[in-house]
Order: sequence, then structure tokens, then C-alpha cells
Amino acid sequence: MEPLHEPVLRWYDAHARDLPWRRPDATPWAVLVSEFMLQQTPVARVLPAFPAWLERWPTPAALADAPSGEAVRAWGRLGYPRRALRLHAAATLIVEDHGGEVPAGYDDLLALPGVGEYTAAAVASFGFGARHAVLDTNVRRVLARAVQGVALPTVSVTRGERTLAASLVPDREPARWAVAVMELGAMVCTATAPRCDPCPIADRCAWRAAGGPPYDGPPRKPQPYDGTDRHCRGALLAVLRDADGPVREELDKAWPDTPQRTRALAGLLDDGLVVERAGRGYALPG
DNA sequence: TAAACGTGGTC
DNA sequence: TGACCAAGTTT
Repeated sequence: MEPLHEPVLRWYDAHARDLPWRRPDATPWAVLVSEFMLQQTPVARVLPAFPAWLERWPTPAALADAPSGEAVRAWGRLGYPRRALRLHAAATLIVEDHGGEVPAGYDDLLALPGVGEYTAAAVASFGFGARHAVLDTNVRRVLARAVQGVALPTVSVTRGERTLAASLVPDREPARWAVAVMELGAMVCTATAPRCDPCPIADRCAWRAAGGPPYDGPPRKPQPYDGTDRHCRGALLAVLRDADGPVREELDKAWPDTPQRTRALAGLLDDGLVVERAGRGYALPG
């Protein structure tokens, strides 16, 4: 039978989105920045933030030279602002340990703060054309359906998935396969209401062949937000991002519940997202 | 391993 | 309207 990658690559050739971090002139640094921004964040929200970031900090050295608080401020409302701090720390480490060049090796990438299994494989693959299994939520869903015949993958990556994903990587154009299967998951084999009609592998999809049975695994935990400490942290950080200098009363106003505000602020200080300015209030790190 | 960690769009 | 979801990592 025709290998799985062939119809997927043909589909990708015809339907790939023109995303800035996929262009031939995208540097490994640009790829790294895009991957940080895309962690748990939709493409549509990254699209405007990505070029603005690169224009300001076109190299790891440029970002490393800036205060970490400026990275947090520029991160804006992308969410999970610790990513900005980690990207800044990664840039610093790239300057210190790799001469200012994003390392090409998986292990060196994995050693960078904020870079896990997925991001290391993605940067090695998209930034350098290396051959890696790139297993993100999109790919996991495609494989769960097409190969395993179930509606959705398990909560965490299994050994079996890694083995399966590795077995599917072609020798020719491995990075193109990685981006193609991700794109298929993002645009066609979506989490809800998959569009099987245009799917290039619908005729060999195990899930479809089984009649599209619903997800039957353990219940997935919903993620509350309203009124949580996370919500409070977000509100406090929004004030700090918009402030020029140290603030105190603005924070009190932004979140009147004092015990929770105090707890959240302590967490932000602990994370290094906020610093205290001797007796004058709080600010982003200088 | 489970829980924490932002934010906003969608059906 | 509200629950679900989005190119994860860290502890």
C-alpha cells in the first residue's frame, strides 16, 4: 500500500497556508520564536505578534540584551507569560553557550528553558530540516484517528505513539512530512467537526472505517478560569504591562480580593514575572 | 502523574 | 450561553 505520507504531502502541496514562520527565509531563531508563541496559542493570535517581536529582536543576542521585563511586556496578551521569560532565558543561554546561534541539535534544544519534547523536535525539523518525529496535539489526533481508530488521543503521550510517529517519518523530506501532518490536523482533522470530505487519507482512516465512534476514554478535566488565581495573575500582569513605573494602588483596584491578590502577586514574584521596587510598589523586572 | 499556568474565539 | 479548544512545559 502507498505510504501514508504520500497523499498527505500531495494534499499539503496544494493546501498549505502561507505562514510567515514557514517561509524559506525564516531563520532558526524565527522558528524558535514562533514555536514559543504557538504553545497552546492559536495561529490567528500569533500572526500579528510574531513579526513585531522579530523586528524588535531579530537575533537571540538582541533579546538577551533587553531586560526580561520588556519581553514580558512585548508578549502582550498572548497568554502564559512565563513563556516570554523562558524565551528570554533561552536567548541568554544561546548567547552564552552557543555563540548566539540557535543550536541545531535536539539535545541542545531540549536543554533550553521552555523547550520540551515537541518544541525541540519542531525547531530541529523546521529550522534545520532534521529528521524527527514531531508529535503535537494535531499529529496525535490524526494518528489516533487514522491509525488507532479512536476519536481522540490519550491525555498524555504514550510510548506507543512515539514509536508509531517515528515509524511514519519518511527518509525524504522528513520536515515537510512533519509540517504537512500538523497542517492536516489543524485544518481538516480538527478536534470537533472534522472535515473528512477533503481529507486525503479518509479512504484509509481507521476511525472513519469504524463509523466514527465517540471518545470513550477517561473524562478530560475542564479548566476553570473565572475567579481563579490564574485569572487574578492575568489581571495584575495586565496592569503592570501598561504601567511605566512601579504601581501599587492600581493593582489593588484591578483585583479587590486582598488575600487572593496577595497570593497571586507572591506567585508572580516567585516566578520572576514581577519585582518589588523598594517601598514604591511593583513592576515588571528591569 | 496531575495540576498549574492566560487568553480569547467558536459552535 | 457556556463548555471546549489552541503548534506545551514545568514541577
